[in-house]
Amino acid sequence: MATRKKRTTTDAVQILYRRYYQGRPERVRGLEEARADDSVARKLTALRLHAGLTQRQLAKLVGTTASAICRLESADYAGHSLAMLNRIAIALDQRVELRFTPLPHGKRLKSA
Amino acid sequence: MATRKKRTTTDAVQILYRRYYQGRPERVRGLEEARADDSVARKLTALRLHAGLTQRQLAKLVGTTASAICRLESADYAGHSLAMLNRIAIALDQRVELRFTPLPHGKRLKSA
DNA sequence: ACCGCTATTCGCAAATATGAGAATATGCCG
DNA sequence: CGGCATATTCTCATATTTGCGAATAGCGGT
Repeated sequence: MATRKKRTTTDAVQILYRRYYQGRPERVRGLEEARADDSVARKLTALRLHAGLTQRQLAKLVGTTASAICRLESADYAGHSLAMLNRIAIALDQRVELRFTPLPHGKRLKSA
Repeated sequence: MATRKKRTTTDAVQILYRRYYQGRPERVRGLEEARADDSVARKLTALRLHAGLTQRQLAKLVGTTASAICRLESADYAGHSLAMLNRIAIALDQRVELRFTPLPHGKRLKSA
């Protein structure tokens, strides 16, 4: 890779990628393994950026629109459906894994 | 615990538990750690039974009805929402963990 | 057989997510 | 500055899930 090949559509995406991950090892680390205990929104954003896609591009792959993707990636959004998450995962060659883990004894709801 | 104390409401639940797990070590194992790569429906059923609850009891904890729980535990149901899964998890003193794992190179959608 | 409890399934109203397009920011680069 | 691409937010119609009650079926014990 010598003379800045051809400026493809991923150009702007790389800008975004640099803007977020350039020189932030801990962020990159949390990206490589998408298994951080992060919020769903952040997981989705990380997944998309890691794939080098814009919201619009991912939307086309998933079969929806950019605004929908934006909604899902919004932090204050809790209305995700497994169906949609699966569609996104498939479009990104991933699998959705769901796991229930017991809560530490400190913050239980009731003793029983 | 000597003389079969008092026959509480959990009596019938224990029957169900026996019916499903009696003498099936692998099922019990998959129950202890709820982290098997099972379908969501089976995970929910296992979680509920492990907590020693009927669908009705769980429904009351969650704030819904038994039929709704039954729907969620039905195998041919793919309309789960993270909101509902979280409600159930909280009622059962659990946490929902979502993870995206890359698909093996064999069964990709497209090369890019 | 009956009774009690469970699970499953049906129907419908209400709440919510999605699909879609347009309008408004924000940031980057020439 | 002026394009250009992105991300975000808004509004609407449609699709889907949820809430709830009732009706049915299955199973176990008396």
